[in-house]
Amino acid sequence: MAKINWEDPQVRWNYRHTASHIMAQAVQNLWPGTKLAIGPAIENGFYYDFDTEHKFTEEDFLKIQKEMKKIIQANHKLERSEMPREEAIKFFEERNEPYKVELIKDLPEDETISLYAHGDFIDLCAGPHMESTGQIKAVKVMSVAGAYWRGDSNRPMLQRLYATAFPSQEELDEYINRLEEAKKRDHRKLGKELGLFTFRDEAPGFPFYLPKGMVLKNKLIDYWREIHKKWGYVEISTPQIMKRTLWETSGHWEHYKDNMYTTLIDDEDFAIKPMNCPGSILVYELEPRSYRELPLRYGELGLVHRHELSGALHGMFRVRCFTQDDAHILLAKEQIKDEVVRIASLLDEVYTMFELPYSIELSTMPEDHIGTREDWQRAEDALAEAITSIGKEYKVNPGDGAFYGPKLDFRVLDSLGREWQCGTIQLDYQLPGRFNLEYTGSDGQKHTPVMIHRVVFGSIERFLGVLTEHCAGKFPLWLAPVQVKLLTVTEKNAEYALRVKEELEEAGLRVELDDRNEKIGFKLREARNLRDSYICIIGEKEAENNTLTVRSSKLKDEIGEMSVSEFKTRLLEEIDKKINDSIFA
RNA sequence: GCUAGUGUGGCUCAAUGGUAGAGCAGCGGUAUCGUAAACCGCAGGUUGGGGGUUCGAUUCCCUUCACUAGCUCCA
Repeated sequence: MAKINWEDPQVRWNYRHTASHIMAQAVQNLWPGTKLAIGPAIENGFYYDFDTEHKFTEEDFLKIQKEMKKIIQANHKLERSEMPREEAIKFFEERNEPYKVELIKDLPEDETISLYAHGDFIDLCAGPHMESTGQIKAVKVMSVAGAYWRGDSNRPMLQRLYATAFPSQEELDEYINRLEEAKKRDHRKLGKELGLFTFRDEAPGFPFYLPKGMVLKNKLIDYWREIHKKWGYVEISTPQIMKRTLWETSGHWEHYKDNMYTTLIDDEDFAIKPMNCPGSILVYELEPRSYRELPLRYGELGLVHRHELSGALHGMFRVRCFTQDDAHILLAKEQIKDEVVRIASLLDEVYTMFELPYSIELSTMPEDHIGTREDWQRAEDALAEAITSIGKEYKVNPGDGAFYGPKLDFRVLDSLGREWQCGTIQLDYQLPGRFNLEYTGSDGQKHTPVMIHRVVFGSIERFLGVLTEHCAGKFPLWLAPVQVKLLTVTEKNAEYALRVKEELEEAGLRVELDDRNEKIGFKLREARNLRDSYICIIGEKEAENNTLTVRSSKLKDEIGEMSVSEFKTRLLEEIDKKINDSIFA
């Protein structure tokens, strides 16, 4: 038996796919009559969807693992076979596997129907697989959750068992360990521990920013303003609540009503804005526009409210009210390509600065769309070209665009490897038309502009959540709520410490002084747990030499003793350059 | 919203069908101390809310709220 090459993604995929077949068999052995749905390999593991009366609990996991071990030890060969379509349907009907029958019926007529068998287990499967079940070494059932058959919320909900498999117990243990470590940087946990943001039962899905979180938010916004000025945007702010009639014109009332909070003012229907676009449009509409003004870039830090389903809420990643770092750009069709390149460059500049790895997805024309195929094609090409021009790659999501235009999504990972959409660039051919927007071209004729909706952070909330996990609470100095924490060794040093604090604060640094009557080890531990950027020890020696003994939460070792003025200069440089690591590294 | 699970003082956790216990944090003292938790004492909870079963519920049941994982949907 050839040694497996675990580094090869295809091998990992086959390995876990085979493990998923083994799990399916184990479950059917333990709970006969269980119907099988699908069981693919996924990032870091695999799952299988089951339909059974039995409700899986965590106690079942060990039982299933034991049963899987038996199948592994039997070292069955995996054997591929093919079946004509009708025969395959009959075969699975006889075995009482309605989900498999449905899958086969949905396969194209000319598709080869293949099955994989090991021992007395057989499953509809395109493969490929490992050679034998004995090659699977370490398996672990991780969790159980509901999942709709074929991802359709109108269809029955099945039970999905998530599991993983590794070539050795050590690698499995290491993976479990990594998960534990990742959980420690969960932004919900850190948000509370570091005093950044939190939630209360009284307001599900509506975040509270605590004083330190407010520093983060404000600094992020300062940066946003700076960079948008540089890229030619103007900033506006539009009302929180506007008349229902406006939302009817924009189409939101029809398409988005269930997510909108509404209110009554003087017996008239109003809605709290779930999106900022209509506000921008009303600003554009204020006066006749000329081609000379285009592209007109309206930036808006818009606070929006959306009624998200309760089960969808997820810390700062998914909330019911959030600030979008929005912009609506009105421009002529001919300008689309250049403008999209510009936006993609802006996005890349920001993500690169934060060292956030991201992936890009291009969502194309859905079946239900408005506008001509030619317009769509041109728009999709413009988006694709923009990405290529900044040297990035993208994945296509066919038919996944909004009904009014195609879009590019910028996706970032959280600490557990879940993807969250942050930035997005959406082309919109519809809204300007609905509002009869126009501009006068160089030809003296009236034209309808195109609108681009785009966000860079996505939302301040989601971005801060992602950032918190990305840097495990050790924020870049320019964002850090506490840039310097001063710790006195004894009460005798308090006076000097206070002078240092004032000097650093005068330079604009965010400084906290801990002169409590506690041991230095105690105060240091606390400061480190709070991820305060630079922690300075102040004792006799320092007071005498007019120095500080410096450590950084980003570096393991002590940085050493230095003069207050040098420390100050270095920190100001680190802030100015917006670097992510310590300047002393 | 759906499926499953969880809910005990600010935090982390314990306990039991007989009306809750610890550590940390807090407060009051003592120690003035050099790099990840000094010591002593005090105070703090109608066990998420409501209802039911029971002589008795935090424990069992129902319901509701919130959270967690996933599905669906999305910034």
